[in-house]
Amino acid sequence: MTYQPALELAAQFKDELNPNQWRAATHLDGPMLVIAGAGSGKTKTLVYRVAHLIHQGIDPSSILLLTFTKKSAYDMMRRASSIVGDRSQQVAGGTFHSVANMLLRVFAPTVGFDPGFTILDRSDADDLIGVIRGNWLSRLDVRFPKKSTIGSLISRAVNTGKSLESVIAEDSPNFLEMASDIRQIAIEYTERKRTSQLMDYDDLLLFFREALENRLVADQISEQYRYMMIDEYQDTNAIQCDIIRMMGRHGNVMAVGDDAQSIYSFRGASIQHILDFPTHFPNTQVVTLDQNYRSTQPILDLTNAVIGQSTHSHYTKVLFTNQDGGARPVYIEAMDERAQSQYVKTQILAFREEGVSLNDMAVLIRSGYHSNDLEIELNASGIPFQKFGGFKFLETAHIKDVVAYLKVIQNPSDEISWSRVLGLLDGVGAKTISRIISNLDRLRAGETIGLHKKRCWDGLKQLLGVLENRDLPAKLLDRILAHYLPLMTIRYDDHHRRMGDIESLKPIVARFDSLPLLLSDLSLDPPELSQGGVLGGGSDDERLTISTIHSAKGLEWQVVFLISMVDGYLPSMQSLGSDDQIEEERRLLYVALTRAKRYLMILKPHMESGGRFGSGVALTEPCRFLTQSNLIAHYTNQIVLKKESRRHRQWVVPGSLDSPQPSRKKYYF
DNA sequence: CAACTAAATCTTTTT
DNA sequence: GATTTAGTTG
Repeated sequence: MTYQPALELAAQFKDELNPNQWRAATHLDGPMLVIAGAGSGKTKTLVYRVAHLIHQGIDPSSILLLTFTKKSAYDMMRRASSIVGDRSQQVAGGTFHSVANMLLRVFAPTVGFDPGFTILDRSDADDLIGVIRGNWLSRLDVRFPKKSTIGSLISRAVNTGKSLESVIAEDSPNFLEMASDIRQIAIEYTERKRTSQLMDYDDLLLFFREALENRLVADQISEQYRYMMIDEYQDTNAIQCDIIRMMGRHGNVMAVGDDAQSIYSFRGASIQHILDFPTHFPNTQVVTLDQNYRSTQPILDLTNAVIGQSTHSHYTKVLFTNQDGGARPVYIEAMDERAQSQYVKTQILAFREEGVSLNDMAVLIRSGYHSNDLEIELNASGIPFQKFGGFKFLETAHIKDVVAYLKVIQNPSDEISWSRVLGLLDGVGAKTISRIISNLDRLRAGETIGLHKKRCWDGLKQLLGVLENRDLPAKLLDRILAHYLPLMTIRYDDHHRRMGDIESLKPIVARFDSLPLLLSDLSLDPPELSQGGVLGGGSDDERLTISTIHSAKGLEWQVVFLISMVDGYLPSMQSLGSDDQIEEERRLLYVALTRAKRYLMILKPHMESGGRFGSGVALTEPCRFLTQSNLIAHYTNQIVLKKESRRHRQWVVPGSLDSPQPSRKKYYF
């Protein structure tokens, strides 16, 4: 990549950016807040700013880019390097968690941790809580919240800065009488993490903030990162906000966000932080980006109307576009989930025949399981898809098993991984596990601690041999698999399918030559589990995307299907408690709708009482944010699917595709 | 003490 | 449907 002369580059900037984008991209020193509506070229602006800073002679390694996902950090860096060359590779970037991790690997001793600490993902954390909870439960005979519930209560308390008691009161008042027991579990959880050198996701932020309270640490870090940019600022929580303020005392902080897209309050995020930014950083300049480059006007009309009804929007902006024409969004009522899936499948095939790649289509859902029915349908029709959100590759039992061996090698005091690994041996249960863990040193020294005549003895000796070694991750994995694969074959009936996952883990592990790096990368940026049938014949990399709305944030597709838009799914049942939560669900709908570039289809199935909800409540009403002020009638074309139309396969095709469709029998079986 | 079976309960979103 | 608890067997 060749560098362009400064003048030429500036001219190119001015050509490709609108005046407000230009103002933000060429901003140099001092705090700036960019309020960027959906699809307003926010990423492009950030990329150009990076390029501009580097061009002004700023050392790339003094630029820190905090983004919401690692993927978007890479994305921006890649785009910046096409403008300004390889120097942009030196820009530091990542999520709050990954940056905290990176710096804690250096500064952990400041907060009393070993730099080789292990990161607990959510289910590891729950396992640890489960152990502690088990100890408590024997002394209790009341119904007690399960480990994952306790885990989220603790996490919520940490992230919102509220007391555990008040979180319980808001979240699950039915457990209020057990509050002091839960508190005791939380305290023990914190202690156990420290003695075992474990940090959960929250700890990464918490201890990073604590480290920054040390003047010497803060000085070095803010001196290193002279220019900071934070994307998705509306989703920062109080801890992250503190971190920004401590790291950014030089004031060269640019925050980018959209209060209308704040959807992470369950993680302690509050739009108050973006509203307070000008207070935290005096003399902040505010720039608003409100020209939309993504969607057609009919789609924007609907999204503007949806967010316009929000009572909580502060930086009000009505998005507009210069693009003409476009199809209105389509609202489809289906008899049931089955009919919904059928319709989506048929439409996908129709679009594909029109030349739209599966890569340009997405199905968005509020919760992971909302696509269960559709996934079955897609599998049956051989339409390949990739699902984001829901459970992850790393969370499947067999992958967690393998990673646990690696974690034990990295951090021998990680008791959770020890118990996972030991529990895999035949004849080893809870009692034996705790006996082994408390006598590890003696065992390693060659003592038998009275276990030599148990049936697990041989396996245990073999295990210890495997874990002795320090080697390249790839070699370690080979050794581990030699020990683990026989155990896996016995344990899981479907070990053939699981074997495939193990195989796909190998190349990932081979990319790393350092075990600590491998492990923190796996926890902070877990590879997504892709699934779905393979389209017959020359299968390219073409895949439909199914994604939760949360995971779809920041992305866009030509065609978007928003399914299961019944009141109770969105807004979700659990959110109906408070006005604030309901407003967040409205913003969630807004985020979903603004992902669509050209075609937007909203589906509402009729959910009969046969649904998963125990009380037998039928969910029949459309999403309340769409019925309010009759938005459906005003901004969409409506289709009601009748049984007959399904039988005869006479589909009504929206937009430019409304010519009669030929039957597509070849795809049905 | 480990492993299995049966009944009971609650079901969002993510780093 | 998964997770959890109690009760049973080997």
